[in-house]
Formats: sequence, C-alpha cells, structure tokens
Amino acid sequence: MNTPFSIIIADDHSMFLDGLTSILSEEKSIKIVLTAKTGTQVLKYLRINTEEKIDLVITDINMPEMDGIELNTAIKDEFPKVKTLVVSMLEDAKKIKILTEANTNGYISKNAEKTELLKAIKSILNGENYFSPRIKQILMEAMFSAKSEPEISLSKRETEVLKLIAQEFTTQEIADKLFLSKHTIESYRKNLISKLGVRNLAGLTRYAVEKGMLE
Amino acid sequence: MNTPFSIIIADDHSMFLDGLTSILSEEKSIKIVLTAKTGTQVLKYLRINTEEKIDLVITDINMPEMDGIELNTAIKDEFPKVKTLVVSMLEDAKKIKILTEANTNGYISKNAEKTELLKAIKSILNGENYFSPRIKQILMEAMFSAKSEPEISLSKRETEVLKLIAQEFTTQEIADKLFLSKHTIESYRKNLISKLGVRNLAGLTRYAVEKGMLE
DNA sequence: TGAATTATCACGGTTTTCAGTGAAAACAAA
DNA sequence: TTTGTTTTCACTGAAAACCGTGATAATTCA
Repeated sequence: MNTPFSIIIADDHSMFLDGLTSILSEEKSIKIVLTAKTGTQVLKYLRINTEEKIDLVITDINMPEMDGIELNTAIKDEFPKVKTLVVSMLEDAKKIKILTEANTNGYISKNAEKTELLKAIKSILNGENYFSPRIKQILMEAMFSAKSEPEISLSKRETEVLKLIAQEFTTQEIADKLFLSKHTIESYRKNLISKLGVRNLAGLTRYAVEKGMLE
Repeated sequence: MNTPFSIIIADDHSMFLDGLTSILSEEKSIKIVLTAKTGTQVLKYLRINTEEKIDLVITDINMPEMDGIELNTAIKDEFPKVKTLVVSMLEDAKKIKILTEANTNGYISKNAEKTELLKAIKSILNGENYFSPRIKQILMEAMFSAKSEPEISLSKRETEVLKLIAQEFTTQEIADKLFLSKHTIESYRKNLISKLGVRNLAGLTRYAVEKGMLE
C-alpha cells in the first residue's frame, strides 16, 4: 500500500480541531502530523521539519497571531509544494477572492458535509483544486457586484477628519485639534459628503462606523 | 454494564456536528440518538419520541430557524428532565446570562479542549451543572459592569425618529414623513441627545448603528 | 518633469442643528 | 384617581452645518 498523505490542521477552536482530527483519523490514507491553533505554529513546524514531506495544510481563516490568509500566502511563498485547503465559517467574497489569488487549492465552508470535506481533500491530493459550488457562486456574484462599488479611497487626512467627525467633534474642535483652519475642516467635510455620496453628518458617521474606522 | 446515556447534538455547521459525533462515538457510555442542524428538528424529535429517555441535548447558540437559546427554554419548559449543554463560539455575557437564567446545565466554549468537553458532559449526566472557569469569569464581570450601564430605554416614537435621523433625513423631512410638526421632531432630537448622552447627530447615528437599529 | 492628487485656506449666504424653556393632551399604570 | 410616561407642539437666539465657488502650495507618481 502507498504511504499515507501527511496533513496539518490549523484552527483556533480546539473542539473543531479535535472533531476534524477524529473524522480524518478514520481515513487510512491520511496521517495527521500536526494540529495547531495558530498559523505561526504551522509555519514553524514547516520550517523546522524541512525534510518531511507535508502534502496538505487544512486551515481556518480566523485565527490569532497569524490568520489563515497570511498563513496561506506564507506557505505558497516558502513551500509551494504544500497544498492548502481553507475551511471557514465565513463566506466573505473578498477574503475568498484574496485566497484564490494566493493560489489556495480549495475552499469549503464549515457548513459542508463530511462527504464534501473528504471529496475536497481527495481532489486536492490528486492535484486538482476544489471550491464548493456555493463558494464558486459567491465568487461569481462578487465579480459582478464589484463593479458597482467603485472603491472609494480616502486620503490619510480625510480619514483622520472623518473619524473625528464621527466622534462628535465639531468643525472648530477638529480644526483646533489638528492645528488647521476651520475652513479647511469644512472643505474636508464637504468633500467627504460628496465623495461618499451621503447627505450630512449622519451619513458620514454611518459610513465611518460601518467601515469600522472607529475604536 | 449500565445502559448508555442518550444524547442529541444540534449545530448548523455539519462539519462541527460530524466532528463532535466522531469524538463522542469513541465514548462507550454515550449513545448519540440524533444530530440536528436546527432547534426545531430537536424539538420535533423530543415531541414525537416521548417514550424515549433523552439524557442530554448539546447545542450551539447560532442556528437558523430556532437558535440555541430558544431551544433551551423550550426544552426546559416541555421536557424538564432533559439536560442541556451549550457549546458556543461566542462568549457573549448577555446570552450566557439569559441561558443560566433559563436553567441551562452547562456552557462551554468551542475553544474548550476535548477533555473539558467530556468533563462537562460527565458532570451534567451526574446531575451537576458545568460552566467553564472562563464563562464564570465573564458572567461575574457582566454582573459588575451591568450596573454601570443604566439601560437606556427608548419609546416607539423615539426609536422611529432616531432611525430616520441616522438615515440622513432632516428634521423637516422626518416631520413630513410622520405627519408631525417640525418642532416635534426637534424635541425628539433634543431628548434623544440628552437621553443618550451624546453631543450631536453624529453621536445619535453612531448609537443607532452600533445598536443595530438599521439595516 | 509634468500631471494628478492631496492639503491647505477663504467668504458669503442659507439651512439645520442645538440649547433653553415651556406646556398640553393622551395614555398607561399603580 | 393620581402619578408618570409618552406624544405632541411652540418660540428664540446662537452655533454649527451645508452650499457654491473659488484659490494656492505641497506631494506623489507616472
């Protein structure tokens, strides 16, 4: 019989880690060589055990220290032969896009059935990529809707002023805080309003909060 | 040997469900009689199989149709003999508090180790409740910090006006929309500002967004 | 180096918000 | 039935925001 495939699993939720390990240990063609809770642990292992052939790294996206996206790019950069499969809770189009651009070999949701998980793993180990139909669909939708959002980019100053506005400071206060003229801040407010397509302070504030620009 | 304990597991992420099943099927004292993806499935099963003795329901909080909190209260209401263990991703003090008040028998995080999971299950099956140290700590902190938040309650109209303000409507527009005088809306705005302890529209908007009053 | 973007400032006029103060009617709860 | 809350409306003066329409210097980047 062939030697089993060597797999690393990374997820910060130990229960999920244990569960996945338990599921995969039933598969005789798979050998789990490491389970890790952070991306850094995985990278460290790969760097130390360079002589060991690792076939696949299964990773979550949300992890402390080094998340799945960073881990993925690092692996593809340093160990291009190692395949990666992302198993994530979220179905965030942007993150999926970044991951595909970083040459992830597969992406499935934690909603996926066990059979789909095994299918994905086998496909990848066979040299094919695997993205579940749902993920493909989300990617497609993102492609189309992306064009409708022309990506508003704000300069440093604009961002700074916007934050202060959303924090309830008045024009005069912001001017004092930044050692600028009150007129300057007024210009910024005006620009921000037209740039972001909103009508007033409320709109600016909502934009700032929803984009997570505060705290 | 004793008859094994009958357990139901509910979680909308099938991978987690499979993982947990896989872990627990190693335990001989445990028999998994049902795995479900929604709370309603669990309730339906309990209602049909009334003669069957179910010892424990392990459930996530976030689930479609009927979440873990509703499921828990329903179980405690209809089937008080059935124990419940909540296994959740989130460590939200409020939800934990609601669950303890609804007589949940245990609460552990998905961060918990396998050993802790088994410990929790065994404790509960032995008639004790189990809350992990971390959860206890969060609960304690919530108790103390709760007093610092004096629970601001807004009336229907106040909420309505606040929403419209946060949606960038001017006083006049809101007045027209609600068939009220402009002065009335001004009063509401003023009251809201002092009630919520903010300074201006930005503060009101932030409050509305952060409380999830919009969508 | 030249073009584009960013950062800065200015002014007059209009609208809106903010702060203070007050009050009447409707309604629910105790 | 009294008390409290909610909903409704009104006026004033000051402050701030909003609108239009500029301009100049600094920086960045192609």
